[in-house]
Amino acid sequence: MSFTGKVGRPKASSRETLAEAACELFLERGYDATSVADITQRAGVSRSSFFNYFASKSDVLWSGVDERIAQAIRSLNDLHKAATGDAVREVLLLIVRDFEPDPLALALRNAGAMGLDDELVRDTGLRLARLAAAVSRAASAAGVDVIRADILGAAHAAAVLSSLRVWAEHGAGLGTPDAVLRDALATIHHLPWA
Amino acid sequence: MSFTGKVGRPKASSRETLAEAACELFLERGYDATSVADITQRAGVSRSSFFNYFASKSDVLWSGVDERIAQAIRSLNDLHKAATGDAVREVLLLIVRDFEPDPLALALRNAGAMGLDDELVRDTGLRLARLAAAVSRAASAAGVDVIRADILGAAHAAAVLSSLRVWAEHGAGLGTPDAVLRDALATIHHLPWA
DNA sequence: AGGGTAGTTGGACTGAGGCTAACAATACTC
DNA sequence: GAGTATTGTTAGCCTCAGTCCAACTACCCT
Repeated sequence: MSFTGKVGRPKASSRETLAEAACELFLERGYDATSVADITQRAGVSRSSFFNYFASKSDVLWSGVDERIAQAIRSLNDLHKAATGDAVREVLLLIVRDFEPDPLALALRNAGAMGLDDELVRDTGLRLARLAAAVSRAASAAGVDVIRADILGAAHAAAVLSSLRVWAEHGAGLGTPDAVLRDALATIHHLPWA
Repeated sequence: MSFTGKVGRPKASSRETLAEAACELFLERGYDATSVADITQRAGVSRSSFFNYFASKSDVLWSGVDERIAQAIRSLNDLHKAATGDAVREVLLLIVRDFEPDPLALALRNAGAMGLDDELVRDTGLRLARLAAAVSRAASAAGVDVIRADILGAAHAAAVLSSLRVWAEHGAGLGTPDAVLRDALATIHHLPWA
């Protein structure tokens, strides 16, 4: 029987080591000019190992946010019919709570230096679409017409992503990200939903 | 002096030939299982030629829509300050006018058979983000607060993309795409903008 | 006939990402 | 202490998208 709970070879290098190496290089040379091989070389691991930790190169920047979004989507799917707009908004607020030291924040702040502008539009779009689809499903389940549900979904998703971006760009001068988001959601509070 | 207006070697293969070959293969084997080499082989051209006609593999599906979106973004950027929501909505309506026989419509209708679901979320997200950014800029220029402008942008962009999707899925049973979009835009007509 | 122009092509190259079989480091069992 | 199960690491292979370029070819014009 096992008692320690730990079996097998221990990890030799952490996700964080790789993420740090990656962020350094992105800042030094830019995102495109940095290959996965470069990252693993600086981190002192083999290229193969990179994909044990991250699903893709861009995952270095987005994995934190993606986890939160995935959790939110699960919560949204579990929402019962007749879910209110408020219930949805509560779920969304959890995405940005305690966001602080995330690689994505760094990327959003230094998008120019990293040569990330195009990349960020692309990647933000993907998350926007995912989140929008989930909110839209919730709205549909609550009886909202399909297209209206899509619009509702996009508006809510945009509030989330936009809050993160604006907050990251302005440093902590705006307060916490969830305060920013709360403010943003107030704008669409009166949309036909509910 | 030239009189015919045509100089140099004439095109041997049309964009359409390639697009048709691509769509056939996407339907037969799925999008991922179809390589660019497969497409050019069926079309009877070299692989190099593909990239003379399309910027990327997914461009086969999206180039039509992308042109319309690019035009719309140009129009939005040219909008004077104090642009009204109505002016923006007029520009957006042009994106979907006379949409009819587009490879994207085929893709949206047969997303399942093409194994495109993930791909489409990703690609739709990109267009959503692009269009949203442009609308958001217009709103910002008109004095709307940044985050609200983002939400406004996303809502309008979602209306466009969603209309296309819903229209493509339902065949012509819904009328023209711009009728669908007009209806969708009515939902957000009263958003704070304007 | 010869030259300018534009379309076509093969081929070499990079970089992401997938896959796998060998190998290494630990904890557990006897 | 020797063996074993488990998990982490790695080299090495592959495919495919996308870029680049130098040769080549078909056409029009003078």
